[in-house]
Amino acid sequence: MDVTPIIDTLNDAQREAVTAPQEPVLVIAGAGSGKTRVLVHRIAWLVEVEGISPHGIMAVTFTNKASAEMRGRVEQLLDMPVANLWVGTFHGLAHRLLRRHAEDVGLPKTFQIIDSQDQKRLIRRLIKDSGLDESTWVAREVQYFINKQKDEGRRPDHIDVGKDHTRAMLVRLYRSYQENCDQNGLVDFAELLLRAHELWLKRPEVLAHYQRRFGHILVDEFQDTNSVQFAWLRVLAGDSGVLFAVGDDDQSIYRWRGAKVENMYQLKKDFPGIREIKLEQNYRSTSNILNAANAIITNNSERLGKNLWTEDNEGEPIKLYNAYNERDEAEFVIARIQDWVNQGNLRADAAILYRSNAQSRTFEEYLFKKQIPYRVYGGLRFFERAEIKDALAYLRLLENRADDTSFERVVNVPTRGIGARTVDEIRDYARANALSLWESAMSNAGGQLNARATGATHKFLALVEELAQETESLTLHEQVDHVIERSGLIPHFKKDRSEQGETRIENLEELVSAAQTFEPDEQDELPPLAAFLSHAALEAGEGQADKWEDCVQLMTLHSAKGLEFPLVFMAGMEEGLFPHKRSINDPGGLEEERRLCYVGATRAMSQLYLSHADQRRMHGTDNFAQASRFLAEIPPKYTEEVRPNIRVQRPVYQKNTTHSNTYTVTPTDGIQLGQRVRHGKFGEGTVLNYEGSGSHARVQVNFEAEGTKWLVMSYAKLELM
DNA sequence: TACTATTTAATTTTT
DNA sequence: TTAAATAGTA
Repeated sequence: MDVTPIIDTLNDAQREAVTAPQEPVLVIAGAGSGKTRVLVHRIAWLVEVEGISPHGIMAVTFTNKASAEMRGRVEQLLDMPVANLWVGTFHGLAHRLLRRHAEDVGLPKTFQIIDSQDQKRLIRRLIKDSGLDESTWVAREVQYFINKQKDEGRRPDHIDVGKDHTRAMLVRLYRSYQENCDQNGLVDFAELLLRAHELWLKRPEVLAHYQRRFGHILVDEFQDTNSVQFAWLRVLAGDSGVLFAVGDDDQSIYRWRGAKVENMYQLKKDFPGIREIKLEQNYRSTSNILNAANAIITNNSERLGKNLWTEDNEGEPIKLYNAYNERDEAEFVIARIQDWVNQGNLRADAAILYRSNAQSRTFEEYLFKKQIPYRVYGGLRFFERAEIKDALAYLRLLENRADDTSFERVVNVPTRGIGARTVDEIRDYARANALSLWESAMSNAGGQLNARATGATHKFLALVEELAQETESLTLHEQVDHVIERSGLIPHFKKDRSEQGETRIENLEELVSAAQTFEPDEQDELPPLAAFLSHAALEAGEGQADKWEDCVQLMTLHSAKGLEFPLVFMAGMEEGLFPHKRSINDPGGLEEERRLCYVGATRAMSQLYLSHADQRRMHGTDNFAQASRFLAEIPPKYTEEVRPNIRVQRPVYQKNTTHSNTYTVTPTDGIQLGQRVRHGKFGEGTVLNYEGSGSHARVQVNFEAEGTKWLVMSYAKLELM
């Protein structure tokens, strides 16, 4: 047998991991060290050399994209399709298990998945129904609480609230939320994992079956696993399963979503003999970039410890740009991209990364102005759009009349005279008699509805029943097509002649073609419509379709994880924004921000730009900020200040050693950007900018009464306030 | 009941 | 600035 293609292209550490004996392995894989490659080649090695059937291998990832890529690359390397290999996301695999064993964990066969939007709506409903004050009990926060409990594997009964009344109420809400979901046959994302774990605990024979089957379990991005995911893997692996975990503790950026880096340490405790392999050679970035990233991450205390190195040359220094405001920053970045493109490079090779989505707007504005095609990742995704969710809600009602969430969503969409009053009546009656909204509506809320409401409600009920009959023998895409037309959604949006209305129609039509091209996973063994609905919930799709065009890439630092670009801009490197103000006071949160910075920097292959603005417009008002502390953590030998419009000779970022937590950009005269000052003639104002130092320094001040003026320090006699 | 005006609050978001 | 949720009006 020729194993050359499997191991020939690997370095020593990679080869050690790929060819390791069939025992637990933990691969600590730095950024750009070829971790996906190792996973793919490991699978190929197991199949080709060790003679393991793909049937006995499970590979788990976090994103649909990652699992699609893994399957594709394995099949390419093995040069054959491997349909019986289980590759998927945690949620996808849990879903498959639950479909097969629904009754074992007390779920109806027809259970449906709700996304976090639906979850929030449901929780808001419950808060209202409990008569609680919605400003004290914020749906988003209650949702966060519930998911956190679920991520930790806790049911309401497991939570000890002691004398904490707030907590007791949260648990009560959790309980009623769960009862509601159970009654409606709804499963949220966290619930998928929790039930899959309970399946192992409740059904030893089922567990034994899968333990026998999966002798090898490979896990990608292990640092991002949460408690339930870890427990689920741990139980499945048991004593006989061989776990092959790949992760990087320095790239753990989802702690706030329940991810536990500690799982990497725990793994070493649970499998004392585990083989630990570090991949430390980076194949992506120049040494300047890599050294800078290493220097940043060294400031974190909680690390497994590794040091990435590269054979690549120094490359260009990292460019630092101190912008005046966010518009200046955008202008600068876009000018650099124009240079890049003029040099014959691809736009798609340039990425603008930022901490929060709101930052994309300014960049979009300038890109649009310069007619440069761009693509923003994130934001609303296809299956999350309102009109799509409306259509899906109708389809879900066809599957399950007891789906209250869907019922509420479309009962009056398009408007058909069923107002808030009527829905309230239906809901109250349903709650009092433990009925679904559908059943309650059937009985006219126990006869409490007036004639007009009864008529309107029955029209709706009849409509859904008719849709069910009419679509019974149709193919999936015909069903979808029929439902969006006959439900009144299409006519409803056709009335809206605006651009938005047109997009909505287009999206609904796109839904039909999505149904047409949808290929159900045979292993899921579901009827087409149910499979399509699950697919829609588990894989929300992309935000924008035009992938093929050569576009500048805009995305948050979080969504850049796992990607690489020759040219990278990290914008908004400012205290309060990055690190974000909500993380700054929590040491754990700050370290996570730093890891995020590390992730961002290591996306860059040949050129990295870091920019920050003195002044930034946020939520409609101007704010001043200092340069991010992360900039000061990069040794100056790797960086270079850029000033295309030479204004000032300004000091480079310095770490203030006397007060270890203070970082300054302005050493002169006690003048800080944003400083309030008083002038004899002009009155009070704020310092916007300055140049030079000492008595020659000039400052720009925005006076309340007189507007902005440039003043020479030694003449102006400014009084600090 | 349906539409419009006002108020409120705003990290990150693999599934 | 902006989106979304609520309050107010036809």
